[in-house]
Amino acid sequence: MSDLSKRRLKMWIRLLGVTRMSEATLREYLRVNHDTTLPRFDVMAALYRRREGVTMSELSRMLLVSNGNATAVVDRLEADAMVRRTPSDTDRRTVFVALTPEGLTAFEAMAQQHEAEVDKLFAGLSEADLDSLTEILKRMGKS
Amino acid sequence: MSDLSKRRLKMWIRLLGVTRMSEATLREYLRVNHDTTLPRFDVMAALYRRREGVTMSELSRMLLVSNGNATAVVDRLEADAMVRRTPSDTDRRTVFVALTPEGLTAFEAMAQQHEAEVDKLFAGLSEADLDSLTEILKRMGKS
DNA sequence: GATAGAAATTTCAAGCTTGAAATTGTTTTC
DNA sequence: GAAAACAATTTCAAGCTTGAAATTTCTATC
Repeated sequence: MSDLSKRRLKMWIRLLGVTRMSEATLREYLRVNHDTTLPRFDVMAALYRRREGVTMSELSRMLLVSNGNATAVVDRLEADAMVRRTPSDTDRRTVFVALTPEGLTAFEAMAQQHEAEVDKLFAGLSEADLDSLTEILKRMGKS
Repeated sequence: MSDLSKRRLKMWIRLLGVTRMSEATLREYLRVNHDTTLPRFDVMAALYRRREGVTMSELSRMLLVSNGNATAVVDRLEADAMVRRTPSDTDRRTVFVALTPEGLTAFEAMAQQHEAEVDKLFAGLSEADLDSLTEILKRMGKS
C-alpha cells in the first residue's frame, strides 16, 4: 500500500471523526432544545427547501437514505402532524410529502438556532478555509 | 445570519453528503465482499490498532458511540468468535475486549481491500489536497 | 469500616437504518 | 391489448444507535 493511500485512509478516519462529533453536538442541541432528532430535522429541512413538496423517492435521494428509512421517518412526522402526504393525481404510485403549516412553524423555530449552532461548531474556519474546503469537498463528491 | 455563517452551514451539508456517500460505498463493499457491516468493521479496526485489548469504555470513546452501542456490537462479534471479553484482574467492573485469532485473520483479510476501496474513493485528492484538508480537519476537531 | 459518591458495564425501550421482498401501478413491446 | 419490464412505495426482519436506568464494583471521606 502506497504512502498516498495511507494518507487518504488517515484523512478518511479523521473526516469521519469530525462528522460524528459534529453530529453528536447537533443531535444534543435538537434533543435538549426542541425535543426532536437529527433524522427528523433532516427530513424537515429537505421539505423546507422544497416547499412545494417532493416524492418519497426524491426525499430519500436528497437525504441519501434508503426508501424504507424515509417511509419510517415520514410516518412518525406525519403522526405528529409535521408533514402531510398527498397522493399524486397523475400517477397513483406516487405520493408527495410536504410540511404542514405546523411543521413549517416548528422548522423555522429550529432552523435559525441550528444555523447558529453550526456556526459555533465551525467558528474556527475562515473564509479562506471555507474556500479550499468547499472546493475539495466538491471534488470528493464527484467520484 | 451572516454570510459567513451561511457558508459554514453549506459546507456542513456538503461534508455530510460526502461522508454519507463514502460510507454507503464502504458499507456496500463490506456487505458484498465480506458479509459484514460498517459498525462491526469499525470495532474490529479499533481492536486491531490496540492489539493488547481495550476496555468497553475506551472502545466507545474511540468510536464516538454510546456505551450501549458498543455493548451490542461487541455482543454480536463475540457470538461470532471474532472478539473475546476478558474480565480485569484488578477491577471487577472492567472488562477488556480483544480480537480473537480468528478475528485478527478476518480483519486482515478485509483491511487491505478496505484501504484500496478508500483509496479509490478519494483518488481525486492529491498530496497538496490532503495537506490542506488534514490541516483544516485538525482544526475542526478541536472545537 | 460504614457509607456516600463515582465509575464501568449492561439492560432496555424507542427510534433509526438497511436491504430485500411484496404490493400496486405504469409503460413498453410484441 | 396481453404480457413483461419497469417504477414508486411500503413492509419486514435484522441490526444499529441513543440516552436513561439499573447493576455491580471501587474509592474517598468520615
